[in-house]
Amino acid sequence: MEPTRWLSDGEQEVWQRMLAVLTLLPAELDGQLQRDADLTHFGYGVLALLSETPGRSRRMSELAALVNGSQSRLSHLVGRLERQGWVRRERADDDGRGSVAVLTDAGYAHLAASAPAHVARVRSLVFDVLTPTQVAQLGTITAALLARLSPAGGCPASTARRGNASDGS
Amino acid sequence: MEPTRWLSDGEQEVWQRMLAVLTLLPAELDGQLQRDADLTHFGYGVLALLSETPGRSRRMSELAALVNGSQSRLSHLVGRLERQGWVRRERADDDGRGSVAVLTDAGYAHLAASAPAHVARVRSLVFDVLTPTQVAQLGTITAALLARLSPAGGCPASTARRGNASDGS
DNA sequence: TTCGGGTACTTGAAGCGTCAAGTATCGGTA
DNA sequence: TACCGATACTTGACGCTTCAAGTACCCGAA
Repeated sequence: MEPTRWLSDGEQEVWQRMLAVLTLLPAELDGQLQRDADLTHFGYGVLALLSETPGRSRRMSELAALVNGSQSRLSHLVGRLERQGWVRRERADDDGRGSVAVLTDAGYAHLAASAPAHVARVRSLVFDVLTPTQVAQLGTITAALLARLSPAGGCPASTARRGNASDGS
Repeated sequence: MEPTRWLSDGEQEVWQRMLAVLTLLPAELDGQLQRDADLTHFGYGVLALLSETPGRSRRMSELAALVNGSQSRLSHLVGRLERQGWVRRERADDDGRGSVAVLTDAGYAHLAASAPAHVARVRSLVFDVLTPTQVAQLGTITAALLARLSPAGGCPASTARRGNASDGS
């Protein structure tokens, strides 16, 4: 057993702030979306991802991986989204076990209606308070963290991350 | 209504990675603590904070503010911690409405036993993958984000952030 | 002294996430 | 063809968080 390498005072300080951001930022995003769009941030992410995909549909397992959620979590969520009429489930034709989530027109409309306020919030909470240099640094830092967090490439969305309902496409 | 200022491609990319970190890092921390210490990361934070305080006790409302949680959340949590024998509640003597959470010896022992593995995890997930320069940049960036997120000073813990059970004191 | 509005905390119900099973299908093998 | 271990997803129970009330106490004013 190695002797524990505790955090230095400087590291402690940075870590405390990082923890606060990790707590407050998602809470803010969730709160805004909940109030304005009756949607979790996770739910928003799923709708957004579907909206970017040709056919506006995805296999459940792909979807789960792309938004970093468990299959179970996604299944429950899609169940709720389905009840709200924003998503519909279809059986995969190439694989009888699979399900495909399809974004309905109502779902697309709801997403389109919610996106501006959400993007405005993200801008005001994050990009407006950072200089372009800091944004670039944040990009490098998050890339390094992700490389450790999701060993599978560090870019879980490499398959399809281009444009999204939040970028006006 | 202003026309929506969508995110640029570069901002999108950084934001996607930031979201992934916001999802995966807390999940990792929670998972590790759950397995090794039967504790939420939030619960760990509360025990750690109590352990740093002279008297190992804090008013509920102070505690809630310091860990960025709601009073209700804290009340439920302390209830559970109490049932596990790690914390005890006392009535505040200066204010009949108030409660004070006190870390028990068992609670302190449990925290001390869990800290090394937790710190090791934080180190391996965060500080080991960043250069000292990046850590400094992260410090500046999180400070800027916090200034916007918690208007009340950006340093909610300014009252008492010195040393903690994770720094070996 | 006794209101009355605020503060500090607790409580119960409802929503979301995780975990552990369960069901259905696929694909390789005998 | 009939099996058998994987895979894809779903489901139910349980735990934690939030939200909305509820309780108890404080304090200033009438």
